[in-house]
Amino acid sequence: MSTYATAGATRPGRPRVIPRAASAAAPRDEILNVAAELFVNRGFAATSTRDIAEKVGIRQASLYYHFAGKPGILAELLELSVRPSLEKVERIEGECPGDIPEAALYLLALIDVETLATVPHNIGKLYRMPDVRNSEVFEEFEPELRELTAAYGRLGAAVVSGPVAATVGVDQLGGLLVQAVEVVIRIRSGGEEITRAHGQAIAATCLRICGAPEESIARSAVTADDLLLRFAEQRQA
Amino acid sequence: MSTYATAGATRPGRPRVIPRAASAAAPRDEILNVAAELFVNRGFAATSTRDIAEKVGIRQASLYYHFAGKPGILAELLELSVRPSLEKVERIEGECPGDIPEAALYLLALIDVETLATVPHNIGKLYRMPDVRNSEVFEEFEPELRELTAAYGRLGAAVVSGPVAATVGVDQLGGLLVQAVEVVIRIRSGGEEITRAHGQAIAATCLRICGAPEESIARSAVTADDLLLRFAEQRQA
DNA sequence: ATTATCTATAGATCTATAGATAATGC
DNA sequence: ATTATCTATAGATCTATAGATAATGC
Repeated sequence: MSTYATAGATRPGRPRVIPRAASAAAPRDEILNVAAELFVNRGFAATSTRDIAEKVGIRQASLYYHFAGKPGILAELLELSVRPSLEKVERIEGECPGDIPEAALYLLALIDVETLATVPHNIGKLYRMPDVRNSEVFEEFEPELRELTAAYGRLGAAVVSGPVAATVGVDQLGGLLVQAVEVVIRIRSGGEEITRAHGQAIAATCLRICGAPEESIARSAVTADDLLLRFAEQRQA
Repeated sequence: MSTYATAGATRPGRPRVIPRAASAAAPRDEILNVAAELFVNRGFAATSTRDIAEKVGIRQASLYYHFAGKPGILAELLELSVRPSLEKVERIEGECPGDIPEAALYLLALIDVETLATVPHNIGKLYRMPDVRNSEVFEEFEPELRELTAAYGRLGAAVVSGPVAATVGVDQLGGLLVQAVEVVIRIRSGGEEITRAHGQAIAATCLRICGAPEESIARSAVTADDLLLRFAEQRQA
């Protein structure tokens, strides 16, 4: 979204009837940003292309130069909200030593909480909305969502203790863990700021759901912190 | 909804173009039932009056004989989803001896879970949907929702232990407890059946949120079960 | 007479396309 | 020439009202 987008400056094209601020982001990003806010706060179906255009400060028809209508915008927003989580889960599964699944799960939860906490306008809410789930573009993302849940399930299954394994199936487990992590979405929409403490509490909850004993949770918290540093370094490199 | 509504039989009025089943509920209830399902599963804004009418088996215009359009239907559904909880919280606050707030809170959670579990089509979801929250009729229900949260806050505050009181304000507490209880909505929409065990787990969670010690939770569970029986008896009388 | 439906339709959106226009950049 | 906007508008909904009609019930 507000990545270092080709900023305001003067650019080709007919000027807007309401002049754009010199500080404005690239038009595409302006639209995505406004649409994200409206979709989340008013609902997808309840937001018209006119609403979006008005708030951006352009004419309704001008949207279609940048996007294939509301569905096109939604598709991009959904992508923005799943992709980062998916990339991280792949890295964690690939690079974490298999002998410490607790720490891997803890780390994943920690990172995912952070992603959901920083994604613009709490767009993690989108795939909970029924009008979004019924939209055509959603179908494309369902596999990605399933893959995310499946990854949580795999990591969780490696942690799970006897009594838990007896009660909760592997399929269910992924869902439970994702749910636990998505509490951040709720907390955010309550207006609360997400802190490191939130992340740790949620990550710990994930381990408890798998039936991990408390000592193991404490250990994983430390290990995950180490791993987190390594991850951050690799990012910069 | 499907209360023992004046059933099918023959009734005055021009016949429907698609004849109604002899077993059908009263027309008002047929409409409420269909609308509840569509609002919850497709979204409020995404459902048109035509969609509702079609599924009921009447013409779009005929809806207006029974309701003041979509907002009118929504108003009634919101009422149906808050009213029962509100009535119960009043009774519990009025009749529970003030010296056992733990049991009272436990009982409230237990009863509320049951209400949310049995309300038709999981309509507890409605007031989480942004298009519903922005509708005009929602404003009327916001006070009722606040009252419900406030009641949870009062009961919770009577339970709360020192360390929790230091961290979480009374205002927040109500919200936290309501959130905890509303997990049933999520569980239901995951397709899972709600059991007594769910209710007990959630009620216990509420006490833990208040910082109640485990012995007190176990005791409250027993006491609440007694109270529950008394409540059920009074209902029948 | 009353009730519950119907048919028909006006008026208000809302989406999406066609074609014009005003900038920049070469 | 390319880009990003504009204006204008057709066609598709969608809501809500007016007035007709086909039952039952007295």
